[in-house]
Amino acid sequence: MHSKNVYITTTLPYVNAEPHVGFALELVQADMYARYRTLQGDDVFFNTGTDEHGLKIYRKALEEGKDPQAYVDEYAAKFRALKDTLGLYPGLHFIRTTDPRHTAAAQEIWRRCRGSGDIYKKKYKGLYCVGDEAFIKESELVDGKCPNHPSMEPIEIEEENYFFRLSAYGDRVREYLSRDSAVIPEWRRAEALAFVERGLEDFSISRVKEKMPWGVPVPDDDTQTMYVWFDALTNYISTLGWPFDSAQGKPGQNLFDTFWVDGETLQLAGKDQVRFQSIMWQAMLMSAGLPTTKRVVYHGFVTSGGKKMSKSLGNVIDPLAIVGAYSADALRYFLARHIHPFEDGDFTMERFHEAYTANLVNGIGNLTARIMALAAAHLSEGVQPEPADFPPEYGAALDSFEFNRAADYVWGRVQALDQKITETEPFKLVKADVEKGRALIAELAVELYAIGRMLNPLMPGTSAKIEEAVLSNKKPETLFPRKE
RNA sequence: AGCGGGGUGGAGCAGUAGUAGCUCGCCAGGCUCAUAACCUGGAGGUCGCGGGUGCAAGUCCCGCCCCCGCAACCA
Repeated sequence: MHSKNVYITTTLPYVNAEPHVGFALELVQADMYARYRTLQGDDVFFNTGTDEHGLKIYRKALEEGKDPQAYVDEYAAKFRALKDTLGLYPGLHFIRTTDPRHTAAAQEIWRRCRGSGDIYKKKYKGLYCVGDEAFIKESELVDGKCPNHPSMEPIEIEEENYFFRLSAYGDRVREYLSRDSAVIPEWRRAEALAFVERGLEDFSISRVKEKMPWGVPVPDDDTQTMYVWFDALTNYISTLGWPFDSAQGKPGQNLFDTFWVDGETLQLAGKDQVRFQSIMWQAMLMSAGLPTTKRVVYHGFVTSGGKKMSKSLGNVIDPLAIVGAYSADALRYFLARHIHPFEDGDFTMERFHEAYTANLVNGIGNLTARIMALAAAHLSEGVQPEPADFPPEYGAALDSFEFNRAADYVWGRVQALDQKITETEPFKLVKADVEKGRALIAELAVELYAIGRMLNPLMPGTSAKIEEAVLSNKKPETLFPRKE
């Protein structure tokens, strides 16, 4: 097996709210895949970070009487903490859109798009709501007023902004979207193509600095700030040190060439991101003369009680609270197996608790305890399992991002092993015939080890505990304590 | 209106055309190594409704019914 370079990134969450379980899903999916590829011997660059510019953040910071930079620093720290909270890949890279190397990269991609003739200045006339300090579309009006500020009269305003010539990229984007695996799952490809067929319109990529100072300055025009989308999308390559030679890579290694140009590139995003990730960002890359993303995987949304989570409904699931009350691996398990990888999935505490008890406490937790109790009592030393490849069925599920199927496979093995213990009765055999009993128990330990290894991408903490228990021949602390 | 998703045993879900499966609950039995756990068997389904294509349809095609999301916080 020859190793490949694999680039994986999530989208960057906008830092105007606490970490959301939906983002936890995206991070965990990306992390499982990153760990899987690492185990396969591939070289993985795994990126996430925070999107920190824009009017919403600027206004919110001012409302709270904070300096915008201090405000985003606070949030960035919270999101960075997810690395430990969720048990993420140790080599995870974290980019902030306020990092100097990022803002420099955003300016450079701007220059390149401009060099290709795809950026131009245009007067934009529209209805503007002073309350929101934003343009509103005709279709958004309620009784001719802004839905957020019904007491204010929208005013017609003219503003000059820069635009990106997306309209010139229809054919090339269509060709891109037709490539194998450009959009995963397959059925979202049609959705992306439908956007293109409807006709791509140029989009505004800057704001007047006076009104929106919290952003990346537009090169060679100090009256304008980049619109947050244009800036944020660049993070996927600024994190690699583009366009500068990487200071963070191995000596002599250019991370951008290694992972973006020569690597397998993979982005994860929510289902509402198709236009941004598979169309706008790809067109920006084309304009800048850079390779497009090989695959973009879109997950569904996490609902709660069948409804979209909202503070007013009070059905918001806080990933930090779950991890605190249960564990990171318990959350990862639920997200992997009980939330569909591509479609909307429902997350309620009842479902979560049920799955925790049935499959973690009574399942893998109990299985580990029963085998390791036997092993510790009857074997003189830990077994040393031969390294083995993942079963094809398991690998195939992960290759296609079907984490639920991968987990189903592992739990099928858990059940089969419980069954085997009942049928072969090692606890009796070891009394009747010590040698045969020991051989059987060793066999069970080897199988437990194989399960532990398969859990590595999904539940790294649990995986390590099981492997350690088998190798050292010790019954571990209770893996999943019973709750309630 | 339009767009997207969904309707599978009591509940929640998976299902990539070829004997309808998983978790929970229920009933009966087994085991005692293990976290009052584990194993076996059983009851319980006209896979929303009606057509169509196929040797074969939960799965593909057409029509219809019902539910959810598409203002904001929010992925």
